Amino acid sequence: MAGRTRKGEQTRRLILETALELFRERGYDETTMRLIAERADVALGNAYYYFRSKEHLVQAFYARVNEEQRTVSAPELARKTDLQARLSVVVRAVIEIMAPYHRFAGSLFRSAADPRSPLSPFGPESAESRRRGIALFVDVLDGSTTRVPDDLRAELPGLLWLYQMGVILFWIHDNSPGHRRTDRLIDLTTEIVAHVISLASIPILRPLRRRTLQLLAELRGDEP
Amino acid sequence: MAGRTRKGEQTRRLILETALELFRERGYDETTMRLIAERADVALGNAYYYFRSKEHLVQAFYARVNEEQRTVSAPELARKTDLQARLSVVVRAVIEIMAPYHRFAGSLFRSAADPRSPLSPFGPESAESRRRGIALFVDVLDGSTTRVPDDLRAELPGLLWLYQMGVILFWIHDNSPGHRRTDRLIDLTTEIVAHVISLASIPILRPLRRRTLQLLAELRGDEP
DNA sequence: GTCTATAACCGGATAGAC
DNA sequence: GTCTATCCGGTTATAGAC
Repeated sequence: MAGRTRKGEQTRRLILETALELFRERGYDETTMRLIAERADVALGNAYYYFRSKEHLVQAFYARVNEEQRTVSAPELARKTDLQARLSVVVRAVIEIMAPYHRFAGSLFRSAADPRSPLSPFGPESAESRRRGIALFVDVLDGSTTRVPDDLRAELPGLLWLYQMGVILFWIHDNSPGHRRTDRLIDLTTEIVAHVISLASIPILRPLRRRTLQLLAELRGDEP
Repeated sequence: MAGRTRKGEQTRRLILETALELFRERGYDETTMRLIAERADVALGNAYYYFRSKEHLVQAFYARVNEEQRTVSAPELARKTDLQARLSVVVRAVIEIMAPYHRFAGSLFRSAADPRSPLSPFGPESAESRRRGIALFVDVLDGSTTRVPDDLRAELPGLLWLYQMGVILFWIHDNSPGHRRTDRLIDLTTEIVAHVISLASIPILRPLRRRTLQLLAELRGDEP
C-alpha cells in the first residue's frame, strides 16, 4: 500500500491537503489532477500513486468530515439530553464543517448516487464511513431522554443518517447567505422528526409503525 | 435550432435512437460520442450539432421516459380509484420503462444530484420535465377517492414525485432478479404512503401536519 | 439549414523507465 | 516512490460541401 513510510505519509498528506485547498478554491471539475500535482510539487503520476483516482481523494474528504463531525459535536452532546437538541447539534455540525466546500459538495453528490462509483455512500467501499456515520446517531439516541420503542430503536440510527443525507442534499441546493435556509430546515425538521419519534409509541399509529418496520426488515438481508 | 426540417428531424431521431440503444447495451461511460456517431453513420461533429453534449442526450431520455410513463399508465388509471392502486400503477410504470436501462440509470443519477449539472432534476433546465412529472401525480390524486385535506392537496403531488425519485434511487441499487425487491418496496411503501395520507386528516396529527406544511411553504419562495 | 471530415485541446488515467 | 511519455474520450473548431 501507498504511504507506509514516513516520507510516503508526508507526501500523501501533502497531496491531500493541496487537493482539499483547491477543492475549496475552485470546486471539483476546475481542480485538475495536473493542477494538484503541480501545486503540491509532485509529478502527476505520483498523485495517482497515492490516490488511485480523483474520486479516491473524495473518499479521504468524507473520512475527514466524519471525524470532525464527531469531535465538534462531542462537547455539546455531553450537555444535552433533549432529542431534538441532540439531533440538531450533529446535523448542524456536519453542515458547518462542509460549509467551505459548498460548491465542491455539489459536484460531489454526483458520484454519490451512482452505485458503481467508489463514492456511493450506499456502496461497499463506503461501508466503513457509513458505519461510523450511523454510529454517531446511535449516540444521539442513547443520550436522549425520549422513549423509543425497542423495535424502532434498532432501525432508527440508520434512518436518521438517511435524514442527514437529505439535509445535505438540500444544503447543496441552498444558495441563501450563510445557508440560512438550511439552518431553518434543520430547525423545523428536527422538531418534526423528534415529534414523529415520540408519536411512534401511541396506539393508533402502531399498525403504521409495524408496517414500516416490516418494510425495513424485509429490505435488509439480500442487499448486493 | 437543430432538427427543424424533416430531414433534420430524422437525423436527430436516428442519433437519439442509436444512443439509447448503446446506452442499453453498454451503459453510459462505455458509450462514447465517437461510437454513437459511428454506428449512426454520421460524423462526430454532426452528433454535437443535434445534441450540445452527451448530457443533452440524457435529457432526451428523461423526456421519453416521462412521456411513456403517462401513456402506459393511462388505461389503468382510468379504471382505478383507490389511491394506493393508482400510485402503484404510475411508479411501477416508470420502473418498467427504465428497466432495460438499469446499468445506465446508475451512472445517470450521478449528474442528477449535482445542482449545476444540466441533468439535475431539481435544476432549471429540468423544470419542464419536472413539471410534467409532478402533473402526473396531480392526476393520480384527482382520480382517487381518498379524502385529502385542502392544505395538503397543494403540496402532495410534489411530495409524491419526490417519493418516486426515492423509489428510483432504490431501484438503481437493486440487483435482485426482475427487480423483485423494488416491486416489494413499491407494494409496501405505496400502502404506507396511502395510509399516512388518510391519517393526515385525523385530529391528533393536525399539529404535525400544520408544522410540516409550514415547513414546505417556507422552503418555497426564494429557491435559487 | 444540414452535414462531413479532420485536427486539435484538455484532463483523467496508465505504463514503464529510473 | 517518483518521473516522463502516452493513451483515451469529451468537446471544440474549422473549412467546406450539399
